[in-house]
Amino acid sequence: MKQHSKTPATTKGAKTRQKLLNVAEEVFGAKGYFAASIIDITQQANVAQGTFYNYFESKYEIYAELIRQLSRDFRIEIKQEVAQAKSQREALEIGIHVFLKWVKNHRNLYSIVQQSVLVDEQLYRAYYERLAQGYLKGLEGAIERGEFKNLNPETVAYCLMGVTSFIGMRWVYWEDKEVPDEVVQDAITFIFEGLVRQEGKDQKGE
Amino acid sequence: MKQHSKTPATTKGAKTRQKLLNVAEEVFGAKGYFAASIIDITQQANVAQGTFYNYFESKYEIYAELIRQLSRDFRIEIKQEVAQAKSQREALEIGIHVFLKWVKNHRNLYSIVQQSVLVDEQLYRAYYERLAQGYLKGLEGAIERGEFKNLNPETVAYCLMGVTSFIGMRWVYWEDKEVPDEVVQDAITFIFEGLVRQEGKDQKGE
Amino acid sequence: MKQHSKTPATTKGAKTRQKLLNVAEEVFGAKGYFAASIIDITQQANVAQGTFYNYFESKYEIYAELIRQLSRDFRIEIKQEVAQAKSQREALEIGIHVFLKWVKNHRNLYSIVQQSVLVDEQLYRAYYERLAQGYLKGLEGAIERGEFKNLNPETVAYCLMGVTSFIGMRWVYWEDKEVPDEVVQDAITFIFEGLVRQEGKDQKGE
Amino acid sequence: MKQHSKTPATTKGAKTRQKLLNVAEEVFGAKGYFAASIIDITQQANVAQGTFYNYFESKYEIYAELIRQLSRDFRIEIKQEVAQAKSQREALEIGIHVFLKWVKNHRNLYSIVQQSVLVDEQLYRAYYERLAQGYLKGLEGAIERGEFKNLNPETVAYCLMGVTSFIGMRWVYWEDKEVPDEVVQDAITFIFEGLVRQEGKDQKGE
DNA sequence: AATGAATGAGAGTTCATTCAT
DNA sequence: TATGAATGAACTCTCATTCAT
Repeated sequence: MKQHSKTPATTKGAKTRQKLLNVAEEVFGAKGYFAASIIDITQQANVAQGTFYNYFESKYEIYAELIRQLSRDFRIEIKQEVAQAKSQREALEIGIHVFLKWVKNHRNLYSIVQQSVLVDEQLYRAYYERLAQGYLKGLEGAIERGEFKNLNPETVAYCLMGVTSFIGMRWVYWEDKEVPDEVVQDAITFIFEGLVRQEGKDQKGE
Repeated sequence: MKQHSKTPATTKGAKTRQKLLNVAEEVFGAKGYFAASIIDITQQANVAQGTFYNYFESKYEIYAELIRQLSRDFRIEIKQEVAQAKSQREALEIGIHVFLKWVKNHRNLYSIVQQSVLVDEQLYRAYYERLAQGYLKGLEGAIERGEFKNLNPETVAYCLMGVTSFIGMRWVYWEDKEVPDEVVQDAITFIFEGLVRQEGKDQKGE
Repeated sequence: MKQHSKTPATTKGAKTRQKLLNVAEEVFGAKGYFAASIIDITQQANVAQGTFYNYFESKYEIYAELIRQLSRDFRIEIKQEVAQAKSQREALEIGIHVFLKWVKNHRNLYSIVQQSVLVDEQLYRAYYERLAQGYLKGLEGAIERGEFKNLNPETVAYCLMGVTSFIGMRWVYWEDKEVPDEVVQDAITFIFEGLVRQEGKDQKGE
Repeated sequence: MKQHSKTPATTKGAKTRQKLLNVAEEVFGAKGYFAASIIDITQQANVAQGTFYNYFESKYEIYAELIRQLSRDFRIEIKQEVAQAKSQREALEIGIHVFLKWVKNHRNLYSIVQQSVLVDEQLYRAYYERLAQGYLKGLEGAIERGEFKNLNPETVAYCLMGVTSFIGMRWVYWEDKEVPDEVVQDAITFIFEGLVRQEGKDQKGE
């Protein structure tokens, strides 16, 4: 894989590089990609401006690196947690919880991903396409098994991402809270059972 | 309401102002708020740079004005189309179709809304809160009537916006196509019936 | 012809642009292209840095413009002066005098041309090729008429440019004097009669 | 003579120093003094940036050292070759051939000398003054003997350097070829016999 | 002798905005 | 109303050089 940013040769260098990445996460999260300047980053990291360019080729590069890291870390975590699920439904439920918890703990990174729409559309698209990819296999299996309805898996994947994304935005990102349990519960019901009241089924709150 | 942009006194002035708005829609849509410059706008509108400031106080103001226009127009259109629906389910279905058609015809404006995350979070938030507001009444009614499940209406509103938003992004915005009929159908099924296969119900494709 | 630099729309603008060009001539002449900065130019011209970019796209552009002006002006002057010559020999002699006088009056521009070797080889080459071109016709005629020896005209053109260039460099550029009359005379003898003493001819100084 | 660059103490050091010089020759030749960076040199020489400053005090120093080497080597070679000449005319002819061959084999160094106009005028001037010096003695002798016309020797020296320099530039440097034999022949005729056709002499090509 | 991380001044350039006409 | 010249702060990025190891 092409190495996009310059690799440090010593541990001291690696430390500096990581410090820059950490600071960049904060700065991009707080100010946004365009309002954030290299000066913001280097000052907060207590290094000279030139030092930045020892480790990253440009403002864009450190940003892309951040997204790459984030995307990777998140997908690894999801995979681990979901592994133990007994049904696809359970898998998705776990996924939703992990996602919302993760957003809560990485507000900055979440915002950074959203920003990429403006920074580099490709980056943004790749992020979601990869995520969608992660859903497909499981969905197909569940459909074949008769666990889920026979809907186009890709459509479903985008529906799922849309729901979780907006819920996360509304409660975690805007309010900086955990998503209330009832909200999660209702979203899950929405996803699996749909909006319409079904005859002959006990309905919550009745 | 505070008047954010300067009102023209003559019809000639009004014309110039509108030309600037039209051009700005294109330019912001194509380049994004930050990459777009006032020069881009004035040049494409065939006016001098100074002229811009006769009608707008700043780059931000013309952008905000654009969003305001867009938000208003869209909500008016939705309201009209939805008025004739006989059930809440029908109302939502119509809403989805209108939204997707609308996105298709206003790619630039859709992109402009998305950009507001970075330009001014308040703008972005206000846009969706208002939209959510529009859903609440109808949802509450449908729940009371027993048409819909008893779920928190706000949660449902964000679920709905999430689904339509992501479907629109995936097919209209990324591919610049109309959303295929099957996709719309599956999304609608997802929304109303949920993912899980229900015993004793005929399933599509079986 | 492609317009390389932005043309001013008002006389005020034209004045500013010309002031920048004049200052640039001095600055490039004194410091050299690379050591000279846009700040040097704008400060000395008493305008803001941004103003520079209203009239020139880059440091390179103003430099190239300078060379273009110079090349054009010089060739026009030469042509006028040479027109009245009765023989090709006389034409060349006039050309030499005009060139040396011209260098004396435009030390900066002379230096600026020389610099182009490093700034942009093409510019440099084009300058001399054009100059050589100017010699060819006259030389060919003189050869046909039997006035000059039958030597390759292009070779002769480069010999002539070499001689005048180095004489100009040695006396005008390095010493900032006019070239002494004896030097010009000897150079002319060198060019037309050559170095070798010819039998049966009266030699100067004998 | 002041020692401008730091002398290595070990043979390993001497090797490193020479490697840097060799690389610098290439880099300065290819990119020019200003566009070339120390990083370019050290990277291509496979040493760390700091190593450079163990052997040279600055970018300027390595450049000056290069010119010194070049100037020395060239004058030595000329002297050797010219030694066997039987007349001053023959000496000059040999000199011309040696110069042109030398330029062909050291394109980079030739370019490096030319660059010095911008890097350090003194360096440039010294180079040509020294070269001129080398001509004077021989020219004076030939004039006294009556072999050459009684022209100011310094003027002649600059005429000769001008001719060879421009011929070298035109054919070797620009075209990267050897100078064609006819061109050399014509240049030699120009130098010794001059441009004007002489009565009672056989003319080439008639 | 060699490394490579760190520096920081300074470069060219952009652009939202102001203002005289 | 319209112009476009002028501004100057801010930005990203480069690079010769220093220095601790």
